[in-house]
Amino acid sequence: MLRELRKGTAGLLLLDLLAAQPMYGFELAEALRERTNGVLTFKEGTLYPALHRLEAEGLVKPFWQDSPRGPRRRYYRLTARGRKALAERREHWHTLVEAINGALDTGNGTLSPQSRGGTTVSEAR
Amino acid sequence: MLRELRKGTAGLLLLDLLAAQPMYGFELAEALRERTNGVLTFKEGTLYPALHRLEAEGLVKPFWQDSPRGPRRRYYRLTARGRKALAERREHWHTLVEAINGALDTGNGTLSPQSRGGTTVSEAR
DNA sequence: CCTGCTACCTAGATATTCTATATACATGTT
DNA sequence: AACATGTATATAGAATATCTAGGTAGCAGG
Repeated sequence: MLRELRKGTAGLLLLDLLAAQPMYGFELAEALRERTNGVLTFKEGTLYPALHRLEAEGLVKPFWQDSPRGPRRRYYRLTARGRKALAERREHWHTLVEAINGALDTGNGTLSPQSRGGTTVSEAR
Repeated sequence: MLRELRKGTAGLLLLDLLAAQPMYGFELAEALRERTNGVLTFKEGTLYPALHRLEAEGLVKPFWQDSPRGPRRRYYRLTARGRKALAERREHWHTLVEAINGALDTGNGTLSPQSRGGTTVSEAR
């Protein structure tokens, strides 16, 4: 289902980022921006609710820690279930993406987006 | 933004399916199921509103045609703008997917534990 | 103090998908 | 004739995720 694409994306990315080590919200947002060269960013309105959902599902466990300067930080640590969920969601993500990419590639012979020379791809269905 | 992932998926797939030739709703649903081996399916509540949105945006143009048997069918034909939009959305889709896949792969040296062989989703663009 | 930066949080708007239902034509069966 | 089945389009309402836009607060420097 297409809903799955929407449902998981933020959670999947967060779980993945937290797999290496516990991080706090702001740090996660910065990490995502760095890793995707600015293509993807967490808005606060996406980030914090998503973290709370993961917590409610028991996939992460938060703990407070003081900052050397500024307000204290809420770190999130992956739970065992979170690690399992990460593996499943990664798998699921790849399945969906492959299905869509497969459909797109089948759709017209060319892969390149700009080379639609007009040759209609008649294909037997 | 992550919203983009949700926003376009159905529309992108529909535009792509219609690139080859005009089709009607039921046909599109069947075509998607076939192409993705049942992984993705359009539900009516997704399909028809999505087609109406594409029509409202001027990306497809519908026309009625009688069926040899059963109720008449509403075929949709890609417009010039629709063809352009398809190229853009395809490009956009690949950008987002690559960004996410890049983030996931960077996340931890290993791919998923069950190691999905080499199924790399990304493709050279 | 006041500005700026860090850091967390939430309410409400927006958009998309799914669930469930309705309508209607055509065909085959009882 | 009546009925179920398969085809075909459509929409209302629920569920959900993201974004917009704001609020609160600590710390440091001018």
